[in-house]
Amino acid sequence: MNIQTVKGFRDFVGKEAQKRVKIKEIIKEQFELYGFEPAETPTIEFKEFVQSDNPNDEAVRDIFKLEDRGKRKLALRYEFTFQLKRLAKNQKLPYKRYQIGYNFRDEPIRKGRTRQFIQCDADVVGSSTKDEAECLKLGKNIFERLNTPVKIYVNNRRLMNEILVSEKIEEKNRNQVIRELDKLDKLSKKEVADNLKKFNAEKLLKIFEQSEKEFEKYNFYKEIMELKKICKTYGFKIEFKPFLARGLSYYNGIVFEIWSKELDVSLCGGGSYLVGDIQSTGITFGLEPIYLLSKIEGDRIKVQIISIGQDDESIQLAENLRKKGISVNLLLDKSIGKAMDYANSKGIEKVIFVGKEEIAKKKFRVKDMKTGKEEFLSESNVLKV
RNA sequence: GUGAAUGUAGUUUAGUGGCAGAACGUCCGGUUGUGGUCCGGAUAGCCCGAGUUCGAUUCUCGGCUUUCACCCCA
Repeated sequence: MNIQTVKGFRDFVGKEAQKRVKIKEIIKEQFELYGFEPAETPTIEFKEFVQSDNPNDEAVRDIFKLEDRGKRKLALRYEFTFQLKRLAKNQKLPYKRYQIGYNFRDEPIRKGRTRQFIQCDADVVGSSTKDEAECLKLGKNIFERLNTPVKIYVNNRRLMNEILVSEKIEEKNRNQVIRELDKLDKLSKKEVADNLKKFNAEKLLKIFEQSEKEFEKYNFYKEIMELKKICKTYGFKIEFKPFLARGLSYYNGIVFEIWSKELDVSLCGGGSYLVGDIQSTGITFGLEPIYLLSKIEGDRIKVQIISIGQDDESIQLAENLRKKGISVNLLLDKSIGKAMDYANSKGIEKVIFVGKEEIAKKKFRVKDMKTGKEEFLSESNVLKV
């Protein structure tokens, strides 16, 4: 029997899994601090609904397709946003929800890009510029807590469009032109210029490479200014990047990306779009690239209790510690040498011995595994560990 | 989806057309009131299928995995 994982899918155990949980916790905490409430949605939806955002898009090719016994045409969700159409019904606006979970794409894999991946989304249905600033701020907070230095880039799709119109780029070519401009990060100017020639749009290069001041003459630049102003009040800086597009997706206003300062990787993106006809904004974190980049470590088990023939008392003590919210691993039937070895390999901070000696003294021997120091503590002091 | 490279114990890897070796890990013991060191022992592997061959882990072809590039990227 083949027990290999399927292409693009993998297991995470031990420290890897702990690290991922830790990152999710940090993200969840910030989402909640900014007033987002959780939601859960089905992983499987009607295929029609999943692809509804881009009905004629090639992205359809990336959807995992399924069929149930009732021959329904189904698909695994490949993002969260389209489900907002359903969630936001009958919600008092602004409706702010977050969701952390798996999405699936049947697409080529590479480092940091698997076919099952965790996305962490926070969206505001019924949003204003203030919400765009808040999304960016909570993003900034998250990367600070992850010890990952980042840069925040913003642009506005309306501004981009305004420029294309004023430069008389034919409407049928605009999407393709935007796509080419978006590659300015990856390709050389020459390559982008060559690609733009097809659309008679090389002149755009000069415009998009002007200093920021030159953009002030455009009407929609004022949306960038407004966002910058609010961000300043929140105490952080953003950087205007006029050719940032974020694909051809449904964005209709501000778009942004958060990039690692150390490596050339996009860690987070988002922008404003419509849910039905309600202006909305959202931010999405890809767990996989963040996991690869962040050096943060997951939480370890805090305490290990070793029973030396005193199982009842050990169980009592373990439960009392757990009531205090301290994680406890209890070992009853291992030899002490083995138990110490176990604590050591799991990186457990403290070991508590429960034996005859301790019961007689009414004090527990507590050992710090890092320093090797031991001390006798009464139960009430042990609980403060 | 296209093209290239890749695949040997759980992990990192050595090697060969004729018995596949190591390190780390794991398990057992030295050590039933003390871990990280040390010593002894054990465990487990040639991605899958077909072909060539007396014999294939090795060569050929196909599939799959992983990596890189292209395409695309919520």
